[in-house]
Amino acid sequence: MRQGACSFGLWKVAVDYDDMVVHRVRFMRTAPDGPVPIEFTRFLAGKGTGFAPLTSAALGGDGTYAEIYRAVSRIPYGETQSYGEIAKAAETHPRVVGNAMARNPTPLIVPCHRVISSDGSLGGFSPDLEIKKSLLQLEKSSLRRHIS
DNA sequence: GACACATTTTGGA
DNA sequence: TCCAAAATGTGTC
Repeated sequence: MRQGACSFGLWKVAVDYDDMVVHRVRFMRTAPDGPVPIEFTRFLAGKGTGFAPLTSAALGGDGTYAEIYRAVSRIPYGETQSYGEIAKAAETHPRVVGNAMARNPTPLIVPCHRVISSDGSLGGFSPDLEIKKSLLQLEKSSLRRHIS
């Protein structure tokens, strides 16, 4: 198991990973520097649209949470889906989706920032909604630049 | 074992 | 049209 951290705006992204499997991703104010997979630095720089071939430990296994995480990871880069949409895809209920996102062990890999409320508002995010806003903005501007 | 959650939907006033 | 309550699965205390 290797650990590393890189910067994203005012925040540090701490990554616990093992070869191609990411076990945990956390947002922290401060973190010891260390190597992270190139996919992370590329994505956070707006130069990558995904984390392949990296995978998340949360995507494996079975059970409702794994279903939800897989459904969320299917959301295309730069797009968003509501909690209700995810709930339908995972054959569960929106309340459970919210809980799964709150307990998400690997944000970014499982793009929980692309999950928003049904009325178009952002919903919530831990530890700071600002991160969610920044990520969506990053993807949107990066996507637009890619098209043009 | 009870309770807290990053929601959504429906029914009644 | 707006407000209140129910549905529901998992992790923590």
